[in-house]
Amino acid sequence: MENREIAAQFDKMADLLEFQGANPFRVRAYRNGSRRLQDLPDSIESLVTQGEDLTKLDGIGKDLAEKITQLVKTGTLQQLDELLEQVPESVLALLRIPGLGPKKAAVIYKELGIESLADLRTACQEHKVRELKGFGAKTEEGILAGIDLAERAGERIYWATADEVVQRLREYLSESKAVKQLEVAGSYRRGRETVGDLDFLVDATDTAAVMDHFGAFSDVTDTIARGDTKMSVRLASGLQVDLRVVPTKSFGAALQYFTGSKEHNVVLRGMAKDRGLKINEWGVFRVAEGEEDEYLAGKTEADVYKQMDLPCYPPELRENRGEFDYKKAKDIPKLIELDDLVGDLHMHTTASDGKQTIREMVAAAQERELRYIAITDHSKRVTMAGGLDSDRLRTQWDEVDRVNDELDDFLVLKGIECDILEKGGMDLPDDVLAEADWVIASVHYGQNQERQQITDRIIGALENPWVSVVAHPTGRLINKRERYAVDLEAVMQAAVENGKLLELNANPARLDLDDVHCSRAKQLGIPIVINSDAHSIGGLDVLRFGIKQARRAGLTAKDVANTRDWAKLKKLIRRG
DNA sequence: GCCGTTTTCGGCCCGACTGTTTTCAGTCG
Repeated sequence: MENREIAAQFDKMADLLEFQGANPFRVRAYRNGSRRLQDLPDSIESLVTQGEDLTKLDGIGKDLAEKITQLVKTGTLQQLDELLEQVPESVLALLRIPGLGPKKAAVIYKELGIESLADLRTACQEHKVRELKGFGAKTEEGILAGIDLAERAGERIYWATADEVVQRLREYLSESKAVKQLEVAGSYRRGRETVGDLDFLVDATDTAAVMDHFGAFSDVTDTIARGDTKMSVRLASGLQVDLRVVPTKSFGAALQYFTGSKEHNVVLRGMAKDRGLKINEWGVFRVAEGEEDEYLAGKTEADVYKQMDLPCYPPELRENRGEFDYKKAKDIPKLIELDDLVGDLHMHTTASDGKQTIREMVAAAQERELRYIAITDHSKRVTMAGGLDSDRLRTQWDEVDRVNDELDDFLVLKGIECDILEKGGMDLPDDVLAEADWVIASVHYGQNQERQQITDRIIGALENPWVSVVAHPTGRLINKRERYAVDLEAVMQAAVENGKLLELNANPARLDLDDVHCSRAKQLGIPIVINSDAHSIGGLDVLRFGIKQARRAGLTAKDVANTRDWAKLKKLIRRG
């Protein structure tokens, strides 16, 4: 059983317990446990099999350890089954309605016997909800409006999509003269692969002017809330955007606070408490009985952390995944930046399903100040994309030779994205692969195979003497397609044993490997290659999304292979 | 449910906003 499957069971436990009005800290313990498992690079199942003591994991105590073991061994969780007898799973859909939390949802379920969004809609239309204690006409209207949102699932959007909105809104807000400082906080700032909503933070004195301006943004369809310091709107796309207005002396504290993550902040504020301090969005304060809190810091984020004798962590690391072990600025790894990349080793041309020629891709890469690229069209198995057979591939490589002859200070590598066949083995013969500079092995077919079968296929590719790297090793498409059932730990071990690399595919829908697994690869010393997988000139611009993910994994330039010149990169790979 | 060189019990981050409340509970981030 995969870590994320066990995590999902814990999340469900948390939802159901919360619905029942259980101790909120007990609920949190399950959520923390879920998160711990999702962030864990090792397979929890193998830890159980090896008889490891799971309670050594932070946030996993005796009880959760037993539940994990039970899930691994039996595939089910007795306590969860019992809870589901008391509360039908379908009511959890009610919790997805904005403004409807566990308490109100429980009342609706108990008093009106409602178990689905459809039931709830009817009840609202019949004005039954407003009759309940603690409810009113406004609440009922809000719920009705929220049902549509809940049915649309409220899916998190790609970071890249959020970034487009951020750029436009940032520019728009900057037009207001009342705005002195402007930042975007939240999961966007931490560079998470998906973003649920946007948190804009403004330093201004004339709050009303900023809020009026914000509300007049052309994409705004609804104002959800507006108070003295906080305003929330919904855009036509359904995306919620929050705006906080704070004074200069609180800007850093608010930025720290709203950047999160929640888990990071819980730890930080716990530390403050131990010191008799309090951290909130207004600053760091000394708390004294019977006296007014004394403001200590808050102008910049660095000031806030300095009060705790901590360095100012890069936002990408603020997930409570070990960043607090870095006590000094010099302890923090120097995270990779876009400028560190000097090559891109995965892209397509008109020879298969790309939109541009080799020369056009070269020109575009040069504009982006890269020093080399690999042309890696599909192999013949990918018929729909016009994949190349041996003859066409060799013809393309002749073309690459001619292009290279025309170039100074730029190198085009002879590459191929060669399919790993369903039955195992590579789509092109070894003698052809041996002639390539760079061979990507990829799974495109048979993605639904059983764990053992697909794992064996990928390991087989890593054992091929001419393969350089495995691309998008899990095959997931964020919000669209689950990853293969592949045993990634086994794949990584095979990469180590065979001296191969793994890809971090920078396409915003892929970002594959993800941050947790990139971090694991780093632990194992497997160099990561950040590639665009571009199918057009514009496709080269996705590299920055890969960089975000790499930073979240704590990768430095050294951990990423294509920060090196080709001559040095080549030495990282065992071929032949 | 987790955690602990002050604790094995009693804590567990903190504040804004809304609606239905006459003083606060629920929700959200």
